Amino acid sequence: MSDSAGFALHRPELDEPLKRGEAKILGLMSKSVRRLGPNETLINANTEHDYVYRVREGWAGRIRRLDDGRAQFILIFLPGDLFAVKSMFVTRHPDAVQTLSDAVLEQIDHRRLRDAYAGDADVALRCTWQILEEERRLHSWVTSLGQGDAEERLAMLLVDFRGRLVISSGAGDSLVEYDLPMTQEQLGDHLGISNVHVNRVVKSFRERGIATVHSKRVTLHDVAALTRIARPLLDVYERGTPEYSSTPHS
Amino acid sequence: MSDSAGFALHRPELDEPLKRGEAKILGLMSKSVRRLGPNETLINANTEHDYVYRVREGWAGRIRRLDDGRAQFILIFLPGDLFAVKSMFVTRHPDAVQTLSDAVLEQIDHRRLRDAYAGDADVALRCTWQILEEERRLHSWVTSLGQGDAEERLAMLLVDFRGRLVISSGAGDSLVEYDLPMTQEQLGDHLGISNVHVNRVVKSFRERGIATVHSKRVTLHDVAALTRIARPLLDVYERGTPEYSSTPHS
DNA sequence: CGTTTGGTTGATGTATGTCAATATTAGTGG
DNA sequence: CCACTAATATTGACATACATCAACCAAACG
Repeated sequence: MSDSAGFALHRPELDEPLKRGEAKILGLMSKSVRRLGPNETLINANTEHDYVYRVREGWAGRIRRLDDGRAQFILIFLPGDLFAVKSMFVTRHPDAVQTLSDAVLEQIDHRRLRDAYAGDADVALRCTWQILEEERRLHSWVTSLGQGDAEERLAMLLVDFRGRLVISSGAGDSLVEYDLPMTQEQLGDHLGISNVHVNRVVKSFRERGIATVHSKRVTLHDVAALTRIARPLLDVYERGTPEYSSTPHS
Repeated sequence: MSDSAGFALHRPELDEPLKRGEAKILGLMSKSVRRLGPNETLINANTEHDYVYRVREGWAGRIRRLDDGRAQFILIFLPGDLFAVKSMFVTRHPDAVQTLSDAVLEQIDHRRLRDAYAGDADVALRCTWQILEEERRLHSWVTSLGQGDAEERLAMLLVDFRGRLVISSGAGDSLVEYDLPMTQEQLGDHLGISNVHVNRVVKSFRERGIATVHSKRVTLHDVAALTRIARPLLDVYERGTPEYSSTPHS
């Protein structure tokens, strides 16, 4: 489970190039930093966009808004995540990206990154890796939305956020409490359920002593129980932390 | 909408490199061809895998099977699609890939493709492009599963398949009939609904004269109506074919 | 402070699931 | 080519998870 830079389970020969790529991109981006408040739109849907970003602090999300008012948070970006990498290849993004909390973002013009990408295999690999990591999450999320009920989906989400924060914050497996800067309505728009039903599941978790979600903070009282609920939906990469899983000898 | 090679809406300066990359990959892969029957597993979940594939004929799908019997088809691959590109970067795939019909697949060892990828920017671009295209579909599919009802999801799927077949077969916008080599149960496992409910929606489309789905063949009787149902879920890239859309002057 | 936004809860409606029976199609061996 | 079997499709009756609506409450906010 130890994973120094958050690049889990890749082909081992890629370990060093990935780290180098990370460092190089960091160097390229660190000059231009943007500070944003919550609910600010970074990228408008269906418009030209020239930047690639990296989250230094705070949360953001990719959201698709339908004409009739429905909305879906497709992906949530946490500190350390690179996003809008596709700006290098496509002019328009069909979805918007907005902040969820106060956020500090590094940005880079797609042309500069693409030059680096073209001229430096490490940078190219790191970019491709980010896209693959997003794809992995999307696969899981499709499965979750297609097969999971509301309770499984929320459990999976809370476990997923925890896992990602453990890596990006270096907090370690003892992390049982974290900020979750999303309203229940936003959670619903990510989970594919109504805000009212999010509330009911949250209430149920609270009453069963599993987890508390309150005033944008999560406390996991029983990680084992939460993982047990989410387990059917978790892929091998996400099961991790064997001390919490229900079948220690798998 | 004319789009010679199926690479829609990328940055125009990438057009030529993409086509060159496509041709080069084709050259690399065409030597080793596999013929498979329906429902054969190409890639087992959670195992090492060394190949990257391209569909020459037939359909395949990426599927995640849960321990309790549920299953989700995450993506469907049609002729022309490159898949398992991530074999170049990760050793294990958490999902399986299986054929849906008789299929002819080209394959290449990930190391050979990665060598080409590392040494040739056109190949790298074409691979990255495939991943981005998958990601785009996944974004739409997440939105569909999260926000669409059963009818919208099926309509969107039928429209999506049609659009992809128009491109890969060069059939043109007149295409209103195509093979759909999936059982209603498999459709349900992709749409996130039960086989029984798939049947009800299919029946409803048939009775309303919108589309017929029968014995693995689809006939679209009223593309405009189908598109109208799917429209809220379609992103700008998918709306296309303005003569069929309900708001011609958007 | 009042106003707005988000959270909580109950009553009720509905889309979709489950179960089970039957019909149809496809597959297989004789 | 037929007869048998298994797989898939179809339909109805019933169950349920979740949505919707509406009221109220609590927290955040200017």
